[in-house]
Parts: sequence; C-alpha cells; structure tokens
Amino acid sequence: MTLTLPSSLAPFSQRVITLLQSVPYGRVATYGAIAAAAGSPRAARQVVRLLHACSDKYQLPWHRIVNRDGEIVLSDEASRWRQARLLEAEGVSVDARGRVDLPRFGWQPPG
DNA sequence: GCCATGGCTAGTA
DNA sequence: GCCATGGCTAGTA
Repeated sequence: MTLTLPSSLAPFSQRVITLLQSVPYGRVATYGAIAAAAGSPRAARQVVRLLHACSDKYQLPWHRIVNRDGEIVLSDEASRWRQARLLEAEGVSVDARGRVDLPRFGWQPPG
C-alpha cells in the first residue's frame, strides 16, 4: 500500500509520514523514536505536529503513537478514550492510567 | 506561532 | 512544573 506522497511535503515530513504508516497493527511507537528514525532525534514535537495536522489526509495510525513512557498523552479526555479503545481493539492493553507496556507492545522503527 | 515531547530539577512525603 | 527543542506554515511587509 505504497502511497506516493506529494513532493510539496518537505523531505523530513515525508520520512516521518512513511515511518508512521509502517507502524504495525497491534504495536505502538514513540514520538521520539519516529523522529530519531527520520533523522532528527530531537524533533519529537514535529512528529506531534504532523500527526495533528495530517492523520486524516494520509490515514496515519495516530492511535499507535505514545510518549516515551508508553503513555497516551492527548489533551482532551474524549480523544484519550478513543485512542485507548482503538489500541485495545488491536489487542494492545491499556492500563487504568492510560499506559501501554512498551517492552511488550513497543515497535522500533528501522534505521 | 504551532504542537499529542522530553529531560531536567525542585519540592513534597 | 519548567523550558529548550525543531521543522514547518500562516500571515505580514
């Protein structure tokens, strides 16, 4: 399901989006790991921005991205609840504090 | 100026 | 709880 990304998108953003699309079903990745694999270890916030802005357009598995502690960190409660439900529907258990067990479900991007 | 981070320290218990 | 971080975009000149 190789989707050609528009060249109007900056190279870093293209790499981030491609990496996000490769996070497997039933696994999670962290903002920082995606940023690092895209070549900019401190650009985790840029991953955040892209997820926020482009999830719909590029069908990104936004729910599979958590922070470095495995926590769901969305700002509003309804979205946090939705993310937890989407993860559990894939077999990823989320505890009462909205945390995923990274050693068990974490996925490391290549590179 | 945005943004759903991350790494640090201070301040409690 | 603070604040430096970073790639990008919107909006002004």
